[in-house]
Amino acid sequence: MKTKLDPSADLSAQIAAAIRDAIIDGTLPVDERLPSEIELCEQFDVSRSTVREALKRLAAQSLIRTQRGATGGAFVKRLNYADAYAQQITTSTLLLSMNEVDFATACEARFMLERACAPLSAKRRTPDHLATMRAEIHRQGQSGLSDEAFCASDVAFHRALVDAAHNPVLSYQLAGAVEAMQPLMNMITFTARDRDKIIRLHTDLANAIEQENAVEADRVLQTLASETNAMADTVFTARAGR
Amino acid sequence: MKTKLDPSADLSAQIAAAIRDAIIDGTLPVDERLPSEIELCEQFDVSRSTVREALKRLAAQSLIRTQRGATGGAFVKRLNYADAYAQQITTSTLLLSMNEVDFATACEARFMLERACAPLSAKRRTPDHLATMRAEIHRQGQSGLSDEAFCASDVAFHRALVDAAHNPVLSYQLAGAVEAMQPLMNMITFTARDRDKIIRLHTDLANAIEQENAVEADRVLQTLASETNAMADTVFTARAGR
DNA sequence: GCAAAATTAAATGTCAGACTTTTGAAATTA
DNA sequence: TAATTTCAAAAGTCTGACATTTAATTTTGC
Repeated sequence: MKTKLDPSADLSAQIAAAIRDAIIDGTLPVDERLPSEIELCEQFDVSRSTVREALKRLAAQSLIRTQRGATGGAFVKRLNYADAYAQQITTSTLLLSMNEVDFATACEARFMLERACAPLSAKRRTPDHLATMRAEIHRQGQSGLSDEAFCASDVAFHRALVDAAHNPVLSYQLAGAVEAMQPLMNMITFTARDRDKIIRLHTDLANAIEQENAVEADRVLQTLASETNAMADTVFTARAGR
Repeated sequence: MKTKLDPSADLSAQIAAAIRDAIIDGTLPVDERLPSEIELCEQFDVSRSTVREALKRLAAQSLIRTQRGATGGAFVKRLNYADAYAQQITTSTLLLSMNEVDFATACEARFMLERACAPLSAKRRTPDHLATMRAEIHRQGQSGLSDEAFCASDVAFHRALVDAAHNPVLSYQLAGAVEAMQPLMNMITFTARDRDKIIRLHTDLANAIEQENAVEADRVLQTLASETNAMADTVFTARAGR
């Protein structure tokens, strides 16, 4: 069965698109073996290089995995959360850094999403998630902590908050929003006073979650959002003034 | 400057990773031209096919674009929202369909995120977004509409709601959540009574947004969430019973 | 007959080289 | 000066070869 391609456009992209569509609509189920490279050459009437370029495109999107050897080939890959996270974070990070998304917009999106998560986290949090949150709060209070380390701990704290909702789809969606903010946050130098304020709010938040108090958690997150914006404002206007 | 690779692992993946890292950390800025394929061959000490496979991987992630001709080459691409949307939707769709995420989990994530958006939409909605929402509601009421078309209109309605928040980062994040639900929604056959109920709730929601009433919008979204779950439950238990 | 070892075959991974097409720039010409 | 032609650089494609990996098959040794 020969499949026709538009010879004037990128062949490997067309082949990749055809296979991708088949995967998305379920024609090619998980773990199904694709035809061998040689068979694909014949099916699309192109050379092996072109087929291979198409397969590499699919591999880059974690849609297939390949095995060498006698029974090897390209197989439809079950997309796992780890791969999906990684892709989301790359995309979100680049979207923010390349498009000059201003800090306020990114910050707003992030905290609105977290506020969506908080009621569920308050209801479903386990001792494990609370322990992680407390541990990160403790780390944030250590003296001599670099700004990068402080931001990284901040991300870990918020991820624990999100994961406490026990909804993997929510966790996946928010991973991008929270992690992608990190490079922007890293541009801020936090004063000791700023850190104290954040740590206090984190403590309030952890307490609210522990007490299953969704209303209080929402209030704290709102405060945290406006405080973060204020700190960023101070830093950025100071820099613009120089 | 020769860059060393691990010869035992996938060469094109390593080259792609090296270039991707340079793009993410800003070493290669937007619109910068990468070395030509031949130059990359020399830099990494591999053949042209291998370099090309690496470049196709990057192209699949919308990290580069290529131009033919005398002044052509591979250029770092500014990631735009459209490309980011498309990737997000593909990833989210596969994540849901391949991992047997149950309807309730996906539904919960989607409506929690929408509820996060609604207060902003109520505050910032323009006549344009309201018109789109009304138009989709009208379409949903037409007789003879297929289930697929009804679902597609549902997606369009909710996207208008999200876009009304005027936060492109939020829109991007939610595009995946809303669109990825569509295949799951398509598994449901809506009765005429179900459709009526949904249309009434959509109307309530549009009214609440028009009146800038965030509290009412949130109430309607909660109702819509539980109604959707109930409908899915009915359908799925009926099927399991057969 | 059975287990270990060698062989084979099928598949992906890599390389080298040729040719095609596109496209901007440079050289030429009217 | 403007239009045309030529040229060169770069990506796109094709062909054929060889390397490597891996599982199945066959052979060998006991």
